[in-house]
Amino acid sequence: MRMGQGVEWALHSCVNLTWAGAPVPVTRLAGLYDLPAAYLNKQLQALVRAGILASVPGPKGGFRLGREASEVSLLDVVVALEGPDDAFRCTQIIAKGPGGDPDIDYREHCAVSLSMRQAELAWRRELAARSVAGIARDVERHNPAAPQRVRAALLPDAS
Amino acid sequence: MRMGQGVEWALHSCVNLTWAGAPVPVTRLAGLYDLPAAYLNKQLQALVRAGILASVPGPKGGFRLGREASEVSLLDVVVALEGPDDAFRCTQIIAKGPGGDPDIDYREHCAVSLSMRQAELAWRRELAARSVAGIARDVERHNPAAPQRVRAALLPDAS
DNA sequence: GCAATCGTACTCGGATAGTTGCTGTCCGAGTATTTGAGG
DNA sequence: CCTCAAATACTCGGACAGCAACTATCCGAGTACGATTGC
Repeated sequence: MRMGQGVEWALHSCVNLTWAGAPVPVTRLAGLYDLPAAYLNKQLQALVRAGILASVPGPKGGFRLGREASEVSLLDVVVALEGPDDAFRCTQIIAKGPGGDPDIDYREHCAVSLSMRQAELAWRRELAARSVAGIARDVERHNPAAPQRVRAALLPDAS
Repeated sequence: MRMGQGVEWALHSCVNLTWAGAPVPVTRLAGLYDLPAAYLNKQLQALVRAGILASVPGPKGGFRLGREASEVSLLDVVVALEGPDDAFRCTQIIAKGPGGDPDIDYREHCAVSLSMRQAELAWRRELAARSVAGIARDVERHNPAAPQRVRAALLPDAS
């Protein structure tokens, strides 16, 4: 059960975009960490479709946050990239077992499914409680120079 | 981010083995839900390696629980089949960014990694709190006839 | 000098190959049972 | 009738293909800027 690599890239990019405050081309974002630019672009496209980011075409264009960083939770990013489905997929196999009723929705009645769902719910609750703005604050607290350093790397031609 | 199908099969099989109380061949276990027997066998092998199940070769053989059902948590089963690694893999990309130090272990200092790890920890905590015996109890409470029905299907030649 | 227009360079966006891991299947090693012969 | 041994049938165990998803890459559509030309 592995999560896509793009989630890590997207989260760091969102934090960096929070500090940038202006559209940044994907080439610049990828250059920060030596990432494949085209593939990072693919991930950010999914975030645009989810409304987390907004894209600006043409020169001086790039990606910027689509809404306030405090309104973007980690869960939003994960769902945008990994999809809304739970990791545990209940295929309702007990419907074919002894005493199984094909008309019952076992995703809501099977004890195994309920327990797995409850665990994932706890996971989602933790992710929903943390926002990109909160992550940025934590980094600033431990490393106050980070925002300025990132801005200098993302916007080298800023007067 | 999908969890392997084998987890669902393994959990139901563990509950059924709790009720059986005797070694059951994988053919019988798979027949309950019309599952591919050879593939289910592959999953149960992993549970044997983890000590969750024990295998008995030869006629009258099969799989049985390796320890008390109350001592088998859902987390044990998931870890045995999906591996011990976290779903979110921190590749420490910020070590290559501005202000990054290659000598620092960012899995323990990066704010993104810490938040993701905390969420997974909540997930693991929920899974560790529920045992196979607890699942079996829940099913019995809602459907008291289930254990007898399963025993009849798994041990048809019991005198 | 000013304005309109054409060209250019830069951006995102989706369509296209390569690789890893999950899914499914098969045959071989090992053991308890059973069956037969011999004492 | 009892004992022993060999054959047998049934089990798990690991090794072998098929497929879907993640990873990585490329080229085309669209836009803003800037230079150029005409007024």
